[in-house]
Amino acid sequence: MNKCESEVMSFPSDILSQEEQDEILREISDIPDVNEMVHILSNNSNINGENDFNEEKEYKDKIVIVVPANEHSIPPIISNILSNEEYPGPFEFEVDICPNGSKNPWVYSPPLNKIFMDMNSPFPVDFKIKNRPQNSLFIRVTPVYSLPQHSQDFVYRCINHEHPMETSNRNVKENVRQHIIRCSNSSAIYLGDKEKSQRLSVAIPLSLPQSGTESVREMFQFVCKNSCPTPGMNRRPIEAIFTLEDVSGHVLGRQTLRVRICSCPKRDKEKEEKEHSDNTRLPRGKKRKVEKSEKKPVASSDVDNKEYKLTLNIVGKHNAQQVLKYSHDLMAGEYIRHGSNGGEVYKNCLNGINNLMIFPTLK
Amino acid sequence: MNKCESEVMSFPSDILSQEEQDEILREISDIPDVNEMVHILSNNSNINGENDFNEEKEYKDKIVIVVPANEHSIPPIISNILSNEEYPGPFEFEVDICPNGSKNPWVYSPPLNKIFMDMNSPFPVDFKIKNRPQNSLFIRVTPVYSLPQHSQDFVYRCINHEHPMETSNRNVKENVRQHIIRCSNSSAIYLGDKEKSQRLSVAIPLSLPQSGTESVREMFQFVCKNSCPTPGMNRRPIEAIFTLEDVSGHVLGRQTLRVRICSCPKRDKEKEEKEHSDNTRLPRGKKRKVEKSEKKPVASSDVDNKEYKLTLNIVGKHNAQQVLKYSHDLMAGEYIRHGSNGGEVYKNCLNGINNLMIFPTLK
DNA sequence: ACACAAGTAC
DNA sequence: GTACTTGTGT
Ligand SMILES: [Zn+2]
Ligand SMILES: [Zn+2]
Repeated sequence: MNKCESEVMSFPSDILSQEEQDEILREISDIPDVNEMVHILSNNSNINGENDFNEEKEYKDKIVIVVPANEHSIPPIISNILSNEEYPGPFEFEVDICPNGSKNPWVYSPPLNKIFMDMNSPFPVDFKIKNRPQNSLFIRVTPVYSLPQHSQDFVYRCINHEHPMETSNRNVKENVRQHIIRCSNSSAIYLGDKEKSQRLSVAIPLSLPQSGTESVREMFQFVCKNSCPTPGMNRRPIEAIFTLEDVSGHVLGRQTLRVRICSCPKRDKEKEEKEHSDNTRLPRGKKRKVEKSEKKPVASSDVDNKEYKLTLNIVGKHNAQQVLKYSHDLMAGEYIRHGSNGGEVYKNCLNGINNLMIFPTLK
Repeated sequence: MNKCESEVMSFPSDILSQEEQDEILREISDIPDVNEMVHILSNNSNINGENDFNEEKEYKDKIVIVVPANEHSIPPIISNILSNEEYPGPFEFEVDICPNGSKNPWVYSPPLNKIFMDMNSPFPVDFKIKNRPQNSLFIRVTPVYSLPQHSQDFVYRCINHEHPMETSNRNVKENVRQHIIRCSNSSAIYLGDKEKSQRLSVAIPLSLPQSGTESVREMFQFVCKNSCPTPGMNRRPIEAIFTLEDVSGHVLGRQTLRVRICSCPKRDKEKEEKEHSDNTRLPRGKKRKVEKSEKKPVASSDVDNKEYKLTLNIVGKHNAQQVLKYSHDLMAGEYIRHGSNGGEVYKNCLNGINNLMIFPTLK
C-alpha cells in the first residue's frame, strides 16, 4: 500500500474510550478469543483516554517501543480528528488489497491507494504482521472523512439505509445498523454509538494466518454510498483507517486505505486516476486496450431433445395466446416429423401446452 | 387547464371508505366548517364504498344528476386505479394555475398541463365552480402515478423525508408526515394511512370566494421530489387529481394536473416541452395547430396490455430458444408500435425475455 | 444559469 | 459500456 500523502494534522487519539471499554465488556464476554482483552480491560488503569507516550511494553520476547503516530503534538484534549498517518510499527503492520480480476465488484487503484466498490459488496483485505507476539492483537477499522474540513465529523449511515426495513439490515443487530463498515468475522465488535455522538468503528481479533501464509484475510463490506444524503456521507470522500491495537487500545500500527462506494466503481476509478495524473502532471503513455469481446462458445449437443421450462411474462392476453399457439405449432411440427421414433417426448409437451390453451389460466 | 383526452376506463372509486369516514369523524369534530359534513357522515347510509349510479340529488334549487366518470363499466370490486378523467360536472368545476412571473419558485406548462416546482415550495391553485349549492362541498387532492404500470401503486413519501427529524416535519402531526401533498388550509383533512396500505389524499372544505371573484385560492406544497428513492416516487411521474366532492364523497367534478417536483423546475420544464413538441411533430406530418393537449398514458382495462405469466415446458433447447425469440419478436413489435405512449410495459417485458435469452438458464 | 457529479436505464 | 437523468456547487 502506498504511503499516505495526506497533510492532515493527526493526533494520538486512538485509545479506547471508557464507553468503548464498557461496551466491549458487555459484548464480547462470550467470545473466547478476547477473554484476555476483557481481563486486561477490566483492570486497565489507562482509562483517561490519553496515550502513554514512548511507553515500554513487553510483547512476547521482544521489547518494543510503543510510539504514538505523531510526536510533534500533544493535544490537551482528545481530538476529534483521528490520525491517518501510515505507521507500520514494531510488527511491520501491512494492509493489502489483493489485485482482482475484472470479474469482482470492486477495483483497487494503486496510484490512488483507493478501493472503489458498490455498496453491499464484500471485499477482502489482507493483514500481515511480523514477529507476532503471544498477546492478543486486534484490528480496528474506522471510517473517516478524507477532507480536512470534514475530518472531525463522524461517519454515519444515511437515514434511508439505516432504516430497520432496509434489505441490508435483515437480521442485523440494532447497534450494528448504524455502522457503514461491516466485517464478516463473527467476532467483530461494533464500537461507538451515534446516539451518544461517538465515532464508530469495528474491531476484530487478529486471527492466526493459515499455515503456509503470513497474512490473514478478512471480508469487509460498506453499506452506504459516498453519495448517500446527510446525515450520510453526502458525497464527501472517506478513507478506512486500519489500526493494529493491543487489548488496551494502544496503537501498534496504522495503515490507511481510501475508499469510494459508488454505483460505477470502474468509471469513477478511471476518472479519478485521470484527474490524479493530470494534477501531478505525469503524463502516462499507458495505453489500455479494453478487450471486451466475450463470445460464449455455443456448444452443440448431439440430440436436442431435452425439456426446458420457460417462465416468461407476456403483456397482453392475445399475445400470450399467440406464444402458446406458436409453441404448440413448434412442438406439433417436431412430433409429426419424429413420429414414433422419438416423438413421444414432444407428445407429452403438446399435452402440457394444450392444457394451458384450453384452461383459462390467462385471467 | 386543458382538456384531458384520456381514453382510460375509470371506476367510481372516489367514494370515502368507511375508514376514511371514521377518520374524518375523529379528526374534524373541532372544525366548524365541516360540522355539517360530520353530521351527515355519521348518518350516511352509503358506506359500502360503491357509488349510486345516476342518483338524483338536490343541490340548492337545482336538480343535478350525479354521474360517475365513466358509465360504461361497473366493476365488481373497487379498483386500485383512480380515475383521472376530466369531468367538469354539474358545477363546471375548474382548477387553474395562475400564470406566474419568473420570480416564483414554480412554473406551469400549459401545453403539458404540468406544474414544475421544487420540494417544499408553496404554490397556489384556484378552484372555480358555478351555481354553488348550499351544501358543503369539498376538494380532495390525490397524488397518483401517471404511468399505467404504476398507477395502482399509492404515492408515499420516501423514508428520508418522512423522518420525524426532517426539517419539513417540524410541528407536523404524525399522520400528516406521510403525505407528499400538504395544504395550508387549516381545515385540511389528511386521509388514508400508509400503515394500512391505503391511498393518501388531502381534503379541504371549499371556501367561499372572496367578494368580487368567482374562484377560491388554496396553497399547496409537495414535500418529496419525484426523484426521492423507493418507497418514495423513485423518479416516476405523478399527477394530482382534484375532485370536487359532496359530504358523502360523491364526485361532482374532477380535474387533473401533472406535477414534477425537482431541483431545477425551469430546466426540466423546458426539456419536457422540447421532447413533447418533438414527439408531436414527427408522427403527424401535416397536423400542427389542432393538437394542443396531449394524450395521456393511462391504465386501461379495455386495452389488452396486462402481463401474463406463462410457464411452459418445451422439448429441445433450440425450440425453447425459438419460443423465446418469437416472444421477443411479438413484444418488440408491440413496443415499436406503441412507442413512448404505453410502450413501457412491453419494454419491461422485453427485458425479462432478454434475460432469459442471454443468460444460460437453458442448461 | 452553467457545468459537473453520480445514479440509473438501455 | 454508453447515454441520460437529475441533484449540487459555483
Ligand atoms: Zn446510505
Ligand atoms: Zn422524499
